[in-house]
Amino acid sequence: MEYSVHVRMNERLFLRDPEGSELGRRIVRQGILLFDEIGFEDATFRKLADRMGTKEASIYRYFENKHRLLVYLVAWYWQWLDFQLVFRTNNLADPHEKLERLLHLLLLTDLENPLTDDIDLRALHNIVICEASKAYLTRHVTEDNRQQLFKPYKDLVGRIAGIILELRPGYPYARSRASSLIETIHHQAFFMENLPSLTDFGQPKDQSKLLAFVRHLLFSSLAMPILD
Amino acid sequence: MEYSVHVRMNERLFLRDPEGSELGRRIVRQGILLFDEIGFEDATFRKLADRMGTKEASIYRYFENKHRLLVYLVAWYWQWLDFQLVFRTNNLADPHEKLERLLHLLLLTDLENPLTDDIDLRALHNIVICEASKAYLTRHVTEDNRQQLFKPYKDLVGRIAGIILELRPGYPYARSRASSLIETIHHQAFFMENLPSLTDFGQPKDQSKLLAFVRHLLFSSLAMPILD
DNA sequence: GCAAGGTAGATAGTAATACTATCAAAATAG
DNA sequence: CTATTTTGATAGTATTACTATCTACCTTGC
Repeated sequence: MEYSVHVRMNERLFLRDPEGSELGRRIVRQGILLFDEIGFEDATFRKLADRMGTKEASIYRYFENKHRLLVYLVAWYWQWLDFQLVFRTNNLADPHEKLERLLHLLLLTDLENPLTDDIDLRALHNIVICEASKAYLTRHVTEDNRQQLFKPYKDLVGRIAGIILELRPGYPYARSRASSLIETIHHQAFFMENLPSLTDFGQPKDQSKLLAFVRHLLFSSLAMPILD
Repeated sequence: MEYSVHVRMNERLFLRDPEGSELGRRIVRQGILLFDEIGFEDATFRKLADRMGTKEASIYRYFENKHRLLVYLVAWYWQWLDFQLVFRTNNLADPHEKLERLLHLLLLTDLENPLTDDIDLRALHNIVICEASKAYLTRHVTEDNRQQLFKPYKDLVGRIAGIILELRPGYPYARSRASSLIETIHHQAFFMENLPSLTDFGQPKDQSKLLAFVRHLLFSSLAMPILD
C-alpha cells in the first residue's frame, strides 16, 4: 500500500501552484538538482529552463524569483521533516527516544526511499545544509516572515521544543535549544565536508562522530540544572 | 598611551593592501557602513564608490570583488576578536573565567571604544551576524580555504578549543564545540532580532537571557561525562 | 465539432550588475 | 624635478533578472 502524503504549501510561496501541473512539478524537481549541482548563487532561471527544455518566462509564471524558489524548497523540506518526525515518534512514550529519532532524521542517516514524490531528498538535504540560511539572511526577512514563509520551520522548532519540554518540564530555552540544535547539525555537517579543521570529524568523514557530538551536546544541556 | 595594534592580513585577501593608503582605508571603513546599512546582497561597488566620492574602478584595484571584500572584513573581525581574547584572558588562570570573558566578547556586550582604528565595531559585528556565513557558503569554499582565507576563523576556533581543553582535558569535541558556540551565538542573536519565535528571547529583546542560554549550553556540555 | 479560456513556447527588450580597458591627471618618491 | 605609482574619468561588454507580447496549443463544456 502506498501513501501519498501531499504537502499543502503556503500560497504566498509561489505565483502558481507548482504541484498543480507537470511543468510546475518539473521546475521543483529539476530546481533541486540544479541548486545541488551548481549552487544557489550560480543558478539562474535561464539555466534551469535550458536544462528542462522550457523557457525562462515559463518559470517566472510559477515563482517570482530564484530566492522564492529556494524558500519554497526549504519550506517543503521542513514540512516533510515535521511529518516524518510525527510519524516516526508516533507511538513512542519516551521523549529521550523521540529526540534520538530526531537526530537521525536531521542527519538523514536511515533514509529508506531517497525519492519521495520524485523529489531527490539527498539533494534537497544538501541544499538545506548549504543554502537554507540564505532563505532568511536577507534584508526582507521581516516582510517574508510577515507572509508566513518561515512557518514550516517555526512549526518544526515548536514541535521539537514540545518534546524537549516533555523530557525536561520547565526548561526555559526550549525553542532556542531546538533551533540551535538544527543549525548546529547543519553547520557541523557543512564544516566536516568543507572546513574540517573547524570540527573534530576529520577525514574519514565520520557521520557517527558528528551524531555522538550533537547527542552529547543536546542531552547534557537538558540534564544539567539551571543555576542563576 | 595609545596602542595601535596593527592587524596584518593575509595578502590573498586583497589585490592591493587597503591599509596601505587613505583610499584603501576608506574602502574598508565605508564598506562596513554600507554592508551594515543596506546588506551584502544589495551593496555594489558602484554604490560604495558613489558614497565615497570615488570610482568603481578604483575599488576594483583593491578587491577582486564584493565577496572578497566581505571575506576581508570578516577575517579582520576574527583577528580582532582573537587578539581581544588573548588580551583579556592574559593573566587569568581559571579556564572557566576565560570562557566567561569569551561569551561577553562574542556578544560584544562591554565594548569600551566602539571605534577601533576608525572601524565601527558595532556595524562590523552586525555584518558578522548577518553576512559572515556567506563568506564560506559558496561553491568556491575549497579554493578559498586553500588560499587560507579562513585562517583567522580557524585560529580563533583553535584558541577557544585550547581553553576548552584546559577546562576539560580529554574532551573529544573541542573544535566542534568552539565553532558551534560561535555560530550558535550569532544565529540566536539574529533570530532574536528577526525571527524571535525561534528563540526564547522575545520582546523585549533580552541580550542577557541569550547570554544565560549559551552559558548554560556551553558549561553543561563541558561538565557532563561522555558515555559511549 | 467548435468556441472560450487558460497554459506554454518563442522572441524581444530593459535596467542593473559585475566587471575590464584605457588614458590622462595628480600625487609621491627618489 | 623627473620617474613611477595611484587615482579619476569615461567607455564598453557580458550576464543577470526580470517584463511584455504574441502565437500555438490544449482542454472542457456544450
